[in-house]
Amino acid sequence: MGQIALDIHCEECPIRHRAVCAKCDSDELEQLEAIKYYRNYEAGQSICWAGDDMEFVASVVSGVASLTQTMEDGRTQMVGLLLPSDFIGRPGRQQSPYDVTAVSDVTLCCFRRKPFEQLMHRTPHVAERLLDMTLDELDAAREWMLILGRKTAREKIASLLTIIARRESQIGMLPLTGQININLPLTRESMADYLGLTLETVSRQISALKKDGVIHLDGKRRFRIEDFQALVAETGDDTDGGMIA
Amino acid sequence: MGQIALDIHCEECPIRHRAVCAKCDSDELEQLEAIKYYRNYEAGQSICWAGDDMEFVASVVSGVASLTQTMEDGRTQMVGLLLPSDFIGRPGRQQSPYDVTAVSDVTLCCFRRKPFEQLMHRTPHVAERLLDMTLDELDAAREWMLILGRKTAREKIASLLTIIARRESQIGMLPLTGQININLPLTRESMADYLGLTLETVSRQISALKKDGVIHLDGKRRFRIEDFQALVAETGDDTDGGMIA
DNA sequence: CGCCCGGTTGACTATGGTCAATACGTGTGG
DNA sequence: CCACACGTATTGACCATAGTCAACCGGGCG
Repeated sequence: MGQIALDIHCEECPIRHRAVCAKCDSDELEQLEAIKYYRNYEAGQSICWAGDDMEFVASVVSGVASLTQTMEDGRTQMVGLLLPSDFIGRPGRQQSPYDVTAVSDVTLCCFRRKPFEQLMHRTPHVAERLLDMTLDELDAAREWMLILGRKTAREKIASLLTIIARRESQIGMLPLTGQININLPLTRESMADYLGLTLETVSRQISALKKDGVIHLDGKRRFRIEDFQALVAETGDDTDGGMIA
Repeated sequence: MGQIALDIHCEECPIRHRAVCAKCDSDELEQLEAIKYYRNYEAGQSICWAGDDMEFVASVVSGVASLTQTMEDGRTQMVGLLLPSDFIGRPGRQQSPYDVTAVSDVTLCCFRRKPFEQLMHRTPHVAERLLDMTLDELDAAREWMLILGRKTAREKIASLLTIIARRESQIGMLPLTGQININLPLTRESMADYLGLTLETVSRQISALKKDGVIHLDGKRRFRIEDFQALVAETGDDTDGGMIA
């Protein structure tokens, strides 16, 4: 369950400027550096089960993880998709209310909970950044509520793809014009769990969008978008770029 | 749009121990007191439209407000139900991405945004409390994602009622046993907007729950629950009280 | 009195779910 | 090298849940 990796120096960390540590000065960074450690998970591995004690909080350094809730009878809903720089865990609470799973191979930058909480009290920059990130996540969750509550299956698929495309372009500093490639390391079933659909419906709607020329597939988990605006038009959202996330 | 009300002293404020100011000592409270002002809205009034500049952030003192998103074609999704002590607005952002509406008559305790943000930098207790509240809201939003994505219409109605019952019992320090009365100042349409249903389906499912003796109505907006566990059983959630919110 | 708003109920429909058969790709073992 | 199995994805036929459209109810207010 996650062996220790070679240490990366914070200064050259790929998520240095987007993660909880984004606002830290070099002094604060040193304090974080002192208590951090890396952990790796293989695709499919569980990082934490709902109800488990979590002895650490962490940032996703690379890979994709998911937060999911499961009902007694097995229905599951994904409630968060954690991409690099996203934060896992909640200061002040030892148990995770969600299953956290590595969707692809994942590297985490972990901090034991207690030292991290103490450090948060001392260094307002960490708390500030965490508040900002949490507010962003809240916005994302609310955008997702609209998708789950009011969008059609086709709109849901299109929305998922645009959201991932936007996040990938942000991280990689790429433009959202011309041909876009989206790497989506989710199975059809995971997409269904995220979108509140069945995997059959996901498959059908992807086929339909493909038939209509809105998207193209390179393999099963790689999407090619020739015309991003055409995809956005399928989401049901305002076309005029006035987006939240 | 909201006349000034008589001032309440923070010390005797009904939400003193649950709102953003909960962790403040008397010194910090004085600083807040200096920049606060009250504002009233009538049921149905808009507090703020999506995209508007918000010159203030605020705590709900009394009444119920809603956050909603609307799509171009008119489909709307409620993404938050703000009860007393809940916080409106986001420090560091001047525009609200959501419509904020007074569902019942509402009193807000407002702070102009700039002074509040400065105060947040000086008084970590406010920032800490806001982080806690935001994390709670994020949990609530994620619980709602499960409801929207995976629950049946009947389960959705039951879930809404249990959530409101839990919040009302928390605020009023009442037990969740014996006969419970729920005041839900929402129209059928607002419930539908919250639950991702149509108002007809809401009406039908409420009728069905009533016919089955799970709930009783005192008028249209007042529910009486004889057996809370029976209602919880209709939500599809774990029965064993291991709840998140 | 009559209108309007919110709510209920009914008949019909459509979207997406269920169940099942089939395809595809990759790794394993004969 | 091929055969097979397993996990993942696609597609089809049928069905159920919730949406649509419409009629009607009842209370409050001008």
